[in-house]
Amino acid sequence: MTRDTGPAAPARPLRRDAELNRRRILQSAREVFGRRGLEATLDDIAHHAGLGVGTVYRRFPSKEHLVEAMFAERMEEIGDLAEEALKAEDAWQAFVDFTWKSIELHSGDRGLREIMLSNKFGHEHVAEEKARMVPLITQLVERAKAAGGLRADFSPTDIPLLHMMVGSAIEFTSAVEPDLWRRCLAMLLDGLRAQPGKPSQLPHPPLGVDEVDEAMSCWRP
Amino acid sequence: MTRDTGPAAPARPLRRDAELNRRRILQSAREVFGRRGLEATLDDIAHHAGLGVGTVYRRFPSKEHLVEAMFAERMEEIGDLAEEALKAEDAWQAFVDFTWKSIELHSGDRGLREIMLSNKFGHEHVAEEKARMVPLITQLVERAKAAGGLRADFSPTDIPLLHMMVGSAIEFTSAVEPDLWRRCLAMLLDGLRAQPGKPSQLPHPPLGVDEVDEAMSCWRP
DNA sequence: CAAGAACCGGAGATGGTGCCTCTACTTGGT
DNA sequence: ACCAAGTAGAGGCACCATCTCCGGTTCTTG
Repeated sequence: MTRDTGPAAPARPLRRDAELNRRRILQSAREVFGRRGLEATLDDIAHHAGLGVGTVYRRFPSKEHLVEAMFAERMEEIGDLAEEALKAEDAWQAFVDFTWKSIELHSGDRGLREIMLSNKFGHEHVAEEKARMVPLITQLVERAKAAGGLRADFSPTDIPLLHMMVGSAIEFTSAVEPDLWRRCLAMLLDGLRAQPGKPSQLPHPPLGVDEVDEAMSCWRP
Repeated sequence: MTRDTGPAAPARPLRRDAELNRRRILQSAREVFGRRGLEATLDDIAHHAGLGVGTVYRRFPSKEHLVEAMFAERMEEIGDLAEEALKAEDAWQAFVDFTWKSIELHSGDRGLREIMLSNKFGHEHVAEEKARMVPLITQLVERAKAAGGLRADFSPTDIPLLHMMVGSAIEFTSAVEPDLWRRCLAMLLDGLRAQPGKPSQLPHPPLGVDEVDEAMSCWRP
């Protein structure tokens, strides 16, 4: 992966140590934004990478730029997921799989969730990627409805809501039982079927009362 | 409603104007916390009441105290709702009604949502009220399961999750379509039935694509 | 109708936070 | 061995929320 400093600017490559640190920063940003969300400080990210803040600012002009650089690729992953899902045969199963996989991607990355559901962060690239996903998701939903799997009154615009809802469950329980969202999503999906049979088996046991309490203590609005 | 300044402190009543302002503050707090959540400033509340900050601090020693005073009664309302629901005949219907009503109460009041799901705000009274609700909700859930309406793998501890999820939908869309949460909750409830029939009719039309965009622009993580 | 206690207003003290800059020092590359 | 490139991290700056303080106002009581 060669670095480009702008359009048609093949400037001299970074010094070896600089390039190494650049990667360290990206990696650290991934971890810290993932765990603490976009509110994390560049200071935090720098220290978590074992570097000084100055080093980060030398490489990325601002927090915005770092965020943009970080999440471009992850957003692409989700778009690709949708594209792939459109090729599957069983339309309902494709919808379900896409939902599970895309939320799986979110689940470990609070920053990604925030960037997906708010317009206040990324700029060009992020917006583009979001735009690309709209028709894909629309198709996915319409196909699943046409096939009789997905309830007819579901709308593609319900997808962000669904992500929002499961996202909040992730946030609420992440400190206590990071996989509990699977339980929530399973129930939600049961409610989306056009011809529901028996309730599906839940992939995760419920919280205990003490865990609820702990979750409430960790969670901040 | 006579004011008490502490345990066994029948001190002289407030001056008339002071008492009036005290009410103004409470009312203003209700509105501002409701709209902006507990992060709202006491300055905001004071100005929205047409008063100076000093006046507020004269009456309530700290923000915490004001919050506690504000939400005690509202929490009680929810507890009462559960108590009432336990008297109903049809256990599943009682569960459904309780859920709709309690979230209805939440829906217009962001502060209430935050206080219910986080332990970081209220103190004694709020905690008591929460504790009172645990057995009530447990009964409500167990009854609905025993009656064969609610899926058997549902747990009372899923209730806060449910509130969390719908709460996030409320927050996400409140600026755009404040009643959209009804749509979400309806789908969720469809997923909670032990013997689902056809999907229920959704009580609210979906968002438009432009509305999704607007919601994303207003929402902040 | 005074007199004085109770009350009001809101500027600003205090403490905290995050973004980013600046410079003396270190390191890699030739 | 030299110096351009890179680094560390203290601190500047701007912002924000809580709460205090006191000169001025308003209510109540004798």
